[in-house]
Amino acid sequence: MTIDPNNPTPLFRQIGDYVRKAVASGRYRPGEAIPSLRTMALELHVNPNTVKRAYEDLERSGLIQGKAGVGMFVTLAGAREAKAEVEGMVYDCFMEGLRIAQGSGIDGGRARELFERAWAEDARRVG
Amino acid sequence: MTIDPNNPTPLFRQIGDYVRKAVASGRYRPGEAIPSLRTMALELHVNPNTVKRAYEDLERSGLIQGKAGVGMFVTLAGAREAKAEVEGMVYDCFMEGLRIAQGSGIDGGRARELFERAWAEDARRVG
Amino acid sequence: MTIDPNNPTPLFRQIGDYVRKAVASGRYRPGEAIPSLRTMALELHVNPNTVKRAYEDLERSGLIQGKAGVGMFVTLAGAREAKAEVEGMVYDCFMEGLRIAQGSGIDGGRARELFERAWAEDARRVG
Amino acid sequence: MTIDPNNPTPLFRQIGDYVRKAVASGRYRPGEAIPSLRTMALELHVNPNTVKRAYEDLERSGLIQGKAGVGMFVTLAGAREAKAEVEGMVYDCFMEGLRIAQGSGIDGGRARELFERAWAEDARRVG
DNA sequence: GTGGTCTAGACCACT
DNA sequence: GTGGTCTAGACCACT
Repeated sequence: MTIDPNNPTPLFRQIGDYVRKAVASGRYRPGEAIPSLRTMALELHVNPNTVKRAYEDLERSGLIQGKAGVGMFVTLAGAREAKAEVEGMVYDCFMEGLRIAQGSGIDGGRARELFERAWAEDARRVG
Repeated sequence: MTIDPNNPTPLFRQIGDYVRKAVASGRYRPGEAIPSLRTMALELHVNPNTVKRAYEDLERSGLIQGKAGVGMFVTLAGAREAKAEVEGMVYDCFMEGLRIAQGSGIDGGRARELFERAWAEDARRVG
Repeated sequence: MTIDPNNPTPLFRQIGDYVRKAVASGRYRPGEAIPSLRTMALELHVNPNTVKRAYEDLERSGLIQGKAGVGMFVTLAGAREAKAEVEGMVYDCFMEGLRIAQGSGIDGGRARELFERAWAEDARRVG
Repeated sequence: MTIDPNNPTPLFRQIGDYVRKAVASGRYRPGEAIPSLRTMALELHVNPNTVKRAYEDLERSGLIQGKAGVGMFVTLAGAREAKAEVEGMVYDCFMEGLRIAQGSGIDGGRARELFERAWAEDARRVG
């Protein structure tokens, strides 16, 4: 489950990022429809209005485009950008970690060690 | 500024982490008092009630201890733990980045590249 | 294209106005048949059911009259009224603009200027 | 009452335009707070969520800026733009009227007559 | 009290 | 069934 109601970042943003990642990874393809409001809401155990809000944001950002009575479709331009945006999310996480280390007197070598440990754990998790 | 009112994680938690990092980095030392509610509130442009809530949480977690009418003091045990907790925060950031990469079809080599780029930028930023 | 699916006024109403304007302009003449459901649907890139609903409204308002199995015909009385109705639409647009100006502290002279500018642009557009 | 639930343009957009006009006219001044979600909702006989949505749009467009727990404040840049935007709304109304006239075989002189009639009626209405 | 998020559920136009 | 709008009402963090 990628969506966590206890995470302080709002559900609608988590859902948005969830879709963005799915597009970046090629699971949702340009020209195709993503799951309907209601379907996605059921899938994620969330209220349709919350999904709606996420989809609105995605439409505003150009990733998808809605056709009333039909569905929400991944745009070509959006799909092209999605990969870069997700890489930005990854980069931002790393930067955030380094900034915290930096501001807490954790030296560079130690930060690198922590990255390698996370790397190993991630590899182990996936196999 | 480490405190951001637009950040979805509550201010009182941000303030807590802010103090934790300051302790981990040695800026606030065991046995010494941390800034008073009012001082901290002014420093962070925040309402004293919000700082109060943060300090209560920190006391509950054992990082600091209040002496009525005197101030809040960093405990020895708390200071020892702080470093580990902050390293956990750093580790979690890295892990989060790797997980996003993993779930979006960004391969390991590319993730490593992004880490190195963040590393370089961080070094540049500090000098 | 006079029909816009993103326009908040319902498609069936837009289609109704579209026909009304066509009658007012003499493109559809009294006694003659307007395009069939399917033809109109194809022309406007719209579902035939939506055109059906528009035609039903127009019939109720007396602009056209259906002959089962034959088609929808422009009535004489309807054609006479159409011109006045469309002039009402034009008048309402102007009134709406003046009301907005009025309520926003845009003085009359300035409103007139804006009208002249629109006039010039409209002339340029048509040639 | 500027807000009309029967108007096909969504309430939240009507509310947004309502605020925009109020800023353009100087009723809401830069640096000052506009009515709170709840106050505005009561004033307009509308659900607070609807006002919220309107305010979100206005914030996104830069006209106002929200401070959680405090209020929504008119920005300086937004106030400067507001006048131009409202003039755009007026211009668009006039243009729309001319376009309808144009497409319905109403000649220019007649359109001008309709404008003058609306002008007279508007003057009479205000006094 | 103020903004921010979320749920539950209704009704509409369109396919 | 699909998206789009709206109401009613709850809970949260912050002032």
